This record gives sequence, C-alpha cells and structure tokens, in this order.
Amino acid sequence: MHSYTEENYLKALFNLANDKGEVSANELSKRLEIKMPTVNSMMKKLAEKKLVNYESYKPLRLTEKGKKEAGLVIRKHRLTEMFLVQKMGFGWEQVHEIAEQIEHLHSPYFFEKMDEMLGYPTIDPHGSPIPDKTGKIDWTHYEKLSDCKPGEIVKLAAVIHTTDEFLKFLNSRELHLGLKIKIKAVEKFDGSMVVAYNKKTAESLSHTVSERLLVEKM
Amino acid sequence: MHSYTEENYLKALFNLANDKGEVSANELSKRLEIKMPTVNSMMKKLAEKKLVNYESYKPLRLTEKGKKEAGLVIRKHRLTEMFLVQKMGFGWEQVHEIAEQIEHLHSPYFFEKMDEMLGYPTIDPHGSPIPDKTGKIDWTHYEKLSDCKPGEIVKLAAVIHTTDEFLKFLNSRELHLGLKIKIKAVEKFDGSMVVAYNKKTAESLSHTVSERLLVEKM
DNA sequence: GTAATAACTTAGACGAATCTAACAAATATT
DNA sequence: AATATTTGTTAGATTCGTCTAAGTTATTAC
Repeated sequence: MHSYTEENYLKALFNLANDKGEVSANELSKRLEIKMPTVNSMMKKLAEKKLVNYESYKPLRLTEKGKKEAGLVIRKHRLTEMFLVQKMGFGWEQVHEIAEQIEHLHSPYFFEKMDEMLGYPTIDPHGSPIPDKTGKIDWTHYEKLSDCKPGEIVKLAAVIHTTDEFLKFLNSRELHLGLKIKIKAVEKFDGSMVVAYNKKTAESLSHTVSERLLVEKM
Repeated sequence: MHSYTEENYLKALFNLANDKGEVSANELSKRLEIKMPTVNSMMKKLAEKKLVNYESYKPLRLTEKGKKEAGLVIRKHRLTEMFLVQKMGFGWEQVHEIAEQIEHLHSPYFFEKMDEMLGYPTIDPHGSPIPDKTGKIDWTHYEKLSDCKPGEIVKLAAVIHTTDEFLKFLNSRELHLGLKIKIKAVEKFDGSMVVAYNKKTAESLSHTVSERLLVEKM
C-alpha cells in the first residue's frame, strides 16, 4: 500500500505527463508546491518501488505499475466527485477539495458502494473519464475537437492517427497535450476552425486536423 | 488544527475516560496499540496545547478544550456512521472502519451536508448520541441493561464497545436497536440475565453482554 | 562557443510519530 | 514491611517527508 504522499506524487505524474508520458521534476515540483530536492528524493523512492523510471537528469516517467496505481487513485477521486454531485447535491465547483481527501481512503467497500449507487459511471461531473477497476482510462469519452462549438474552452487530451508527419505538424504549431484551447469560430464551408491558445489569438486548424484531436471540455 | 494522530489520541482519551474523567497512560497505550513512551511524549505535547492535563505519574484527563475537540471528532464519526447506514445501505457492523477514516476529513461543508440529509440526527446507528456542534454530548437517558431488575420492560437504545464480533453476535441473536426487552430473571452467581423479546421467551445474556447494552425504561 | 540561466543532485538538518532499552515510581503480593 | 510486578519516564535511535545551502549538469542566449 502507498502513503497519502506517494499517491499525490503518482497522481501529479499521471496528470502532468505529456504525449510521451514524460514529466520534468521541475513541473512536478511546481504542481505539488514541494521543493526540488524533496521531489528528487521521492522519485528515487518511487523508482525503488518500480513505480517510476528515474535516471539522473532525465525526464520522469511512470512505469506501467505506476500508471495503474495512479489510475486507481484518480478513479477514487472522480467517483467521489460524481457521488458528491449526484447523491449529495454539491455543485461541481465544490467537489474537488473534498474528493482530494476522500481519494486517499482505504476502503474498497466504500468506493464500490458509491460506484453501484451511481450506476457505474464512466465520467465525472467535469466530463473526465473515470478509470476502470484496473486503473485504465477509457479514452472514448473524449470528444473530437471538430465536434466542439465556438466559445468552448477545451483541453487537448489525446491525438489519434499519430503519424510522424502529423505529430511534427503539431509540434510546429506548439499543440501539446494538456493545452487549453478556445474555439473562436468554425467556418461553415470547409469545417476549419479558428482557435486561440498560448499567446496565439487566431490560429486556423483544418477539419482534417481538428477531427484527429481529442479534447476534454473544461 | 490537529493532526490525524492527535485526533486519535483525543478520541481514545474521551472514550476511555472513567466516571472521574481519568484515563491511565497504560490503557491508552493498549487501546491505541502504541507503546508507552510514545504515548507519554504525545501526552506532553497535548498538554502543551492545553488539550490534556498531564502530571508525572498521575492519571490523564482531557481539559475542557480537549473534550470539545474530541467531541467534534466523535461527532464527525457518528454522523458518518449514520450516513453510511441510512443513505448508503451499509450494515451497522460495517461502518466503523470507514468512519474511522472519514472522521479525519477537514471539510465543514461535507459534514454539514450529511447532517442536513439525515435530518440532524441525535444518535448514530448503534444508538450512541451524536455530540452537538460545540462537541457536547448527552448520555442522561440511558442505563446499562445489567443494572435493570427482573420484571422491567426496556427498549434497547445503544451499544457500547462496538466491536465487529459483538455487533455480529447481536445480529445473530436478533438484538437490534429499538427492541423491547422484558427482564425475566437475573442469576445471582454470574450476573447473567434471562430475557424475553420478539418471539423468544427465555434467552440468556451473559453479564459481559448485558453491561454493554444501554436501554431506556418504558 | 562561451557565458548566463535554469534544471537537477547531493549533503545535511529538522519535526512528527514511532520504537527499544534502561531506569524510577507506584501498586500488589506475600 | 520487603519484595515483586506493573506502570510511567527518560534517553536515544529510526523512518518519513520536508527544508536550505551548495554544487553539478543541461539548456538558452548572445
């Protein structure tokens, strides 16, 4: 079993991972608001436990085992959020703090009961997919960017048809996972989109591109 | 705010207190399964915080402040147990473990919501009173079954020392809260009782059992 | 391509909560 | 009352998760 602290590191690693599954120690340090040396030694500890691949001066990556453990914590978090909203009447903006605490409880019965009462939901109140009992995420609940409407703000969650050329194209446009994108307009005649992200205020993406990008609504 | 650990010490001190409000370090050590020297140093720490009165070689006592803090943790515990039984369908013997964890959450909203959903209950599923929002508790209307006399008819109101085994034992004998019990006889030599309830006309209860059952006279 | 900056690592300290070993005081036994 | 046993205390070590200060490696800017 992992400590409360370890679980938080795993969760952060999972959430910060880019398309290659990499996270820098610095990002992790900032996200967790924990100083670098502490993060560094925790990474060595998690590496000992085969949860993280750690090599000096290289980016961090969760192992398969680490991904699974992280997925299970995220499962508990999202199940809890859904329970708080659906069964207890909280607003979706109120539930994160509470779920951050409940996700660390050790009680299979409790989470199974919530799951059952909710009818085995697959997404949380914010639309994020709930990992299954093995910690795996079903990505099918993400939407194609091409199906989104002007005004929406989305987070880039996955890329499909990952050919070399396509990924290079994404790199050249600085389109990386986790990116917040605002949809400014959709052209009727060819389905192309005008979007804003980073410091760019009006980038155009063809329909061919936008239907290969999966996003999470925010 | 107090740590998870401190809260557990406070709760144990509250629950172990005798009629004078005293607890020996030894009892505390056994209850918490923590060695004496650790308990000793924690008592000094809690004394620093004005939660416990500590003097060398004397019994421990919670201060008023300590009692209040303990009461508030117990309030969260019992409210949680009630929620688990009434709103989530758990059995009364299943809820203790889960409540032990949830009682340490820091989220007024969460506990207020439970309280509201339950209609501001005053007892938990085992009949124990739920401390009010100031941590105060009221035990007045209960008596031990073992103190009752033959001929009396009483209502089972609460169970103390609620271990898993004991609750399962009560389930197996169909002894549940609210049950009307008639005392038929008390054996002088071992204090065991012969009682009638439901369709049973002569069930025997050992003194060990009857002193753990709290009743209301009818 | 060197210098400046940012990212990462090492070393050493600290507080919280735990332990064991050894000693002291209080209580029980005979 | 003397002794044995139980209970409580002190001292010192250990693990976990955190920190600061100082050094090293990688990256960025010129």
